[in-house]
Amino acid sequence: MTIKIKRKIDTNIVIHGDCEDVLKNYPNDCIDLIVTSPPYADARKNQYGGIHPNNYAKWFLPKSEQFLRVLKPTGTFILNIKERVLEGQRHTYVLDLIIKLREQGWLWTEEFIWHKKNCYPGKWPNRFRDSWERCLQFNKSKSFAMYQEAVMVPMGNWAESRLKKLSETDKVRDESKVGSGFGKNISNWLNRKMAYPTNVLHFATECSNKSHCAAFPLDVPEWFIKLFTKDNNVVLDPFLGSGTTAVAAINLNRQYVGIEKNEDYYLISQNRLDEFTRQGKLKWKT
Amino acid sequence: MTIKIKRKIDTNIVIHGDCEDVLKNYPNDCIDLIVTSPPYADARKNQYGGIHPNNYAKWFLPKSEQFLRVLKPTGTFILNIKERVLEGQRHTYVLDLIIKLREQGWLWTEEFIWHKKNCYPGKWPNRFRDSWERCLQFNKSKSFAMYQEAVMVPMGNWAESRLKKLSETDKVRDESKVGSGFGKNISNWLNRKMAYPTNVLHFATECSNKSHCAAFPLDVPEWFIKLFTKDNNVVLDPFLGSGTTAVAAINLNRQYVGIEKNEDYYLISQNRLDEFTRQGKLKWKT
DNA sequence: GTTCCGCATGAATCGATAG
DNA sequence: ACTATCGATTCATGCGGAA
Repeated sequence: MTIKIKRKIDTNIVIHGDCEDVLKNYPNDCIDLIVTSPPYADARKNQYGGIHPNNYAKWFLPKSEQFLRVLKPTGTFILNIKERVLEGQRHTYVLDLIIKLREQGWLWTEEFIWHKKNCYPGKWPNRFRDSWERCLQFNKSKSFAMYQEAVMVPMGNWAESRLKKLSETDKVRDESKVGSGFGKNISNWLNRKMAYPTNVLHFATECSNKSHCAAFPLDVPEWFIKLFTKDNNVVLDPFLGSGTTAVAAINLNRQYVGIEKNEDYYLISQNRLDEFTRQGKLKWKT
Repeated sequence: MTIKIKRKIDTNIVIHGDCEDVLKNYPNDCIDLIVTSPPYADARKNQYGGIHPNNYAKWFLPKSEQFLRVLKPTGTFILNIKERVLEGQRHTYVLDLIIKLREQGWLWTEEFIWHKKNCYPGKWPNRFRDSWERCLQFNKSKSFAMYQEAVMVPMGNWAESRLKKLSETDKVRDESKVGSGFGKNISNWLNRKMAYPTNVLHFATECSNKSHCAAFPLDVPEWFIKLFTKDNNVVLDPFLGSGTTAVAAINLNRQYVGIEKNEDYYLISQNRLDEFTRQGKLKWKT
């Protein structure tokens, strides 16, 4: 079967199929951002056939090859993943995957930490609760789009008092050029109430809705969509799951393309997005 | 030169030398915990000869082979490290090192995240500030010693003091987040007495003292020493630096062995520990 | 004794310029 | 082309002195 490659892709749709196959019919350089939380190794065994950790990179790489092709040169690929414990150890399949993705042509730009403020309870004799996940940032080129202002956070109010009176420190440091001099441009700080965030994200996991307890909460895709796209850009989630990325995209006035292989999840996300549309783009909580 | 291998090792000393050479004269299975923050690749070029990222594992593995030998079967090895940016990318030498340490015989039990609450400032067009480091846990066997109760946080006290000392930044940021904030969790804590921590550690870097500005603050080694050792156990830091691990060990009534190759750092830690002893084991800040 | 406020400084990174 | 140096950017924390 030969499917003609379209120049203009359809957006705001959920596609039922394997992302590798589906994306082969997509043109190059048509996606602004890929945000996804793929099935973790050995997890969701029923739905995805249970990829064994040892085979994870082998399973993933043909798909990421398509991601690399359909992503725009200025685009970004965010991979939310965390290795599990196998026989008392953290498995190295994620590390292996990072190394192989670089060999595939991706730039490994950054590793964000998603700190899960309310992680699952539990107790083990030789291990504490796991309250973080990796959000790996990959790019096609060094000059990718990034809109830092969109994710600024409220700043501590120390700046106000500092600005009341230009401190001697700033002047001295400026003059003496000790180390990495501070206080060069005090004027930049005037009227500033917001600060840039760091590469550690503090989001709580939300599980209020039973039917689709999200793999990641709305906050996570929203944060990355705000940071790496503008209005009307196209966001792809090749492992859509229950549709969280699509909801985040709609909330932020971006276009989405969702792909989901598993029929149950496909139907869930379909329903969720239908319901969402019926409600007229009301803000949706997870 | 042949040095006779002693059965009983000297403790509470700082040794000037390369840890690989020094440890070759140590017997097997004599150390309860190794906590260290080695020189990062390409950092401290003057002191350590500037290990290039590409050669990092090669440089490290002969040393870790000795660590593996001198560590007790129930012991733990904590490696604090973080890769830097090279040509716009995170380098993979740490990932490579983890994989190779496993091949060397170590079990990679856990990866703790040290969230640095006050990270270095700065602004770049394509990157946020780096506010976390890896604390990698390696073991010789699955049945290692772990004293979880030692790092439990009293719920009531913790909540109170946390609330009292809650920084303005935390308040402002948490208030701005509906549902995922601090207030939600407080109610849960009030009903409990003690809580186990997670694998995300929140410590600030302290550098108020100029003369011996520690690579990591006292909090980090203290936390791991409490978690993985008992009174009088032996803690080794093969890259002692300014001596922070030794100070932490003394504070907690553990024995220490510190090794430092660089003469300047060796002298600094010597002075620091001498001064500490003269003061009669008073609690020492950084 | 508290509380408040000013101050120093930190495992940084990027891009331009110079050798 | 490739490396080395330099300037610019910028936020949270704990300490110490002052109120």
